[in-house]
Amino acid sequence: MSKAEAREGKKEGNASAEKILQAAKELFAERGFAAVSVRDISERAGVNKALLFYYFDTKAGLLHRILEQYYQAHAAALAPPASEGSTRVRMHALVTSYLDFMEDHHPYLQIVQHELQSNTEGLSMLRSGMRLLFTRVEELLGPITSDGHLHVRQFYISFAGLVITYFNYAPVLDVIWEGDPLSASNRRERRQHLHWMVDRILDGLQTCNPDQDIG
Amino acid sequence: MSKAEAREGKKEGNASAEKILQAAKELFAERGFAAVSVRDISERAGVNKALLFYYFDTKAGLLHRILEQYYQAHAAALAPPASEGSTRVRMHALVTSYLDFMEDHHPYLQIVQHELQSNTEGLSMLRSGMRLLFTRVEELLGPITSDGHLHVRQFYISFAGLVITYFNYAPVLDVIWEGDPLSASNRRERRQHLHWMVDRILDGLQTCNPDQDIG
DNA sequence: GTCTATAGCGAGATAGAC
DNA sequence: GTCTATCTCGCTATAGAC
Repeated sequence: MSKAEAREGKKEGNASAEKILQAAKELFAERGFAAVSVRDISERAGVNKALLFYYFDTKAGLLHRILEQYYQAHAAALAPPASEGSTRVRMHALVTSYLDFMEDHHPYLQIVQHELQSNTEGLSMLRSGMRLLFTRVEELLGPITSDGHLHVRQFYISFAGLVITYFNYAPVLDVIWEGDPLSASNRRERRQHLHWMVDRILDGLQTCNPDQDIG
Repeated sequence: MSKAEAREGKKEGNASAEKILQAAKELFAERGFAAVSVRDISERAGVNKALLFYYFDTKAGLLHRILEQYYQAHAAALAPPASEGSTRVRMHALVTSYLDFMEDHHPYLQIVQHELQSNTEGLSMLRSGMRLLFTRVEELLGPITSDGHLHVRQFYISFAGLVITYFNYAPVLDVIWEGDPLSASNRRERRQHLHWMVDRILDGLQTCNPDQDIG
């Protein structure tokens, strides 16, 4: 256990540390880890530059702490197993909770995307987060999918892509969309489209499994 | 017109310049623009560091040149309008050519993803590339889509997401997939899945438009 | 806990010989 | 065109006063 971790354990919730975390989340999401300097973070947080090293040891340690928080939040958001209702109802609920999380934790996706390109150790945490979400999808769709191109892993990455890409490309979608793609009405429209997509995919799986009642 | 651009016009295809471009493409894709130094690039290219500035003026100019090349290649790959065959046949052809391009230009997606997070001027080029692809989808699906959550722009970003996400998340998919997600057999399986998805979505649109024959 | 001051290094970029 | 040498700057990180 490093000195900084020990301090965090005792001083969790310290005002300055929280301000640093918040500023770093924003900046890492805006520009990516490597393009942000410690000076940038401390200035936005309104604290002294040296405090960052006092609380987090290194700049990389700060990123590590942020990712840890997000992964925990993501795991918690996926916790409810949604064990009642038809496969169709539960699948819609899963997509809804995934969308909710993305809307509530906007910097998360951007930081993850950045990590995906830089082959750092942060990827191992991302892997375990992925396994958790995959397990949820597997519980739901495992019984009605088969092998090969209709394997449940294919549906998993497809659903994830459908949800994620809209937020990921939001900065350049204003050319095609009217107004801000992240406005309330546009986000609602996107949600409706995704639920329509879920229904069409489940319709296709129902045809493949006439004996099972998907809902 | 800068001095470096004038030189490129005259010396297009120069061996050292090409080696620099190739090395930079790889490194930007691996680590992102900000995390790569000019020294890294020159060392991988096997040329002197100062040559990079001789050919491209600045490090940012080098990125600009790489993006320009990729966007041109992307536009060229999407050029064939695919004017014959049913809507269904043409939609499958479009997805196939999109997949072909992604497989042949692997660093492209990674660099674009990085640009998406750093709000640089490179986004304007990405926007025009998007408009081009959107126009293709609009030609095909415009007549059979409606307003709101079944607007053609929703299908555009959904199809893009289905194609892109698999490559984007490839570095961490090895936990769920057996072996390398980018192996020939796994890429083929993904392709089959995507074409199945296209068919299910078109089936859904056919139901919405019983008067039109989608194919 | 928070600050000032600064060490030490590697970055991007330039000058000029060849 | 390609090289060596070098400039300047901003970066991460530390030392130590308060």
